[in-house]
Amino acid sequence: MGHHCCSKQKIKRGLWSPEEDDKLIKHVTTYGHSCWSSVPKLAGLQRCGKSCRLRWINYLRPDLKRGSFTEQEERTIIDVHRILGNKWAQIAKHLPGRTDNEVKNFWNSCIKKKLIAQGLDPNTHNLLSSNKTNILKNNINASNSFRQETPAFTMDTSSKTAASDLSTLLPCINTPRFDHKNTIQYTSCSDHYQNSMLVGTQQIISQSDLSALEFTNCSSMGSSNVMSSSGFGTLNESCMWDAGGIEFPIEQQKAIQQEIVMAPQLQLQKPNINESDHLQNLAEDTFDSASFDFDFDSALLPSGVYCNVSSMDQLAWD
DNA sequence: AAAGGGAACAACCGCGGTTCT
DNA sequence: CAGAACCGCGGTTGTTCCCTT
Repeated sequence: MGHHCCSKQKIKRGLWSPEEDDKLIKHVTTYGHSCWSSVPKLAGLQRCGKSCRLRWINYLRPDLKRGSFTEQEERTIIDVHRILGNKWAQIAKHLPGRTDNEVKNFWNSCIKKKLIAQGLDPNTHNLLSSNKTNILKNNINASNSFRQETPAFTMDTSSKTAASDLSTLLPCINTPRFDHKNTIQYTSCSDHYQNSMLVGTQQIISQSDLSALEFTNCSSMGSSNVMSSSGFGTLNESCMWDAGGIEFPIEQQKAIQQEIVMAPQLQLQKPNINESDHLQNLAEDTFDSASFDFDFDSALLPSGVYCNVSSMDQLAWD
């Protein structure tokens, strides 16, 4: 079955030959591709326009970076995926020279398995139940070489309800697990938290206490970092964007924050009327369009205080 | 050396959104 | 304004390569 756009034509399918590649390259570099549907005819190819477009975008474009993904690229994919989900084209925009198809294939063939091996749900980036993890691990024949899951965050609590809500207040850490002493353990979603031990300095007694949580980074890095409410990276003392030692360029930070605004999974319910002026304005500006402008300044303070809202009820996540 | 299986990668398919007529 | 054509995206399938037995 051919593409609907060119079902009348006799088209070739399957892998591209070097001769076909040459024809396409010559045509596109000479005449451009203002209309893909006319490219096959003009270039002398027995392919449909859609196939030509795909071949050019995913393989022949001169600005493509070939070769395996670097660790930094892998971390970027994981971090942006946690925020945006399977928006491969959006994710690929943060990786110069990489295509959405390439990112998608890399995710499905490599990263997904690594996350599962670490006990993380590749869709939600939350912890999998041990049962589900084993099922998934068995399914993919997880390699022993995958890194072991390392708890990145521990906290004592007497309130399981409040602690459960913590994972929604702080999307960057996963669904907590409880032991028999009511101690919860969080594991970070991303590799770059794996070596950090983050300890809550305040015992959670009720939901309202969550708002005043302070976190101290006790990692070997030595800096005092704050968990990012965006679920992406951390802020250091000078409020610089930090993703586990990788400083994202300012433009990239802005671009990602822009996407956070658009990310449907970060929609919020409208806060109460007595919120701070800033939050109130944000809500008024954004609630009608059902998306919340996630403002880092209002949620993260340089002093290390996580959030300035006074009640969980006022900050109900969707 | 050959067969089998898995991983990685390339390409296709269908759908939704946008633009054109 | 409606339908057709086109484009872009995400999911899925097919192909090739490489490692193990």
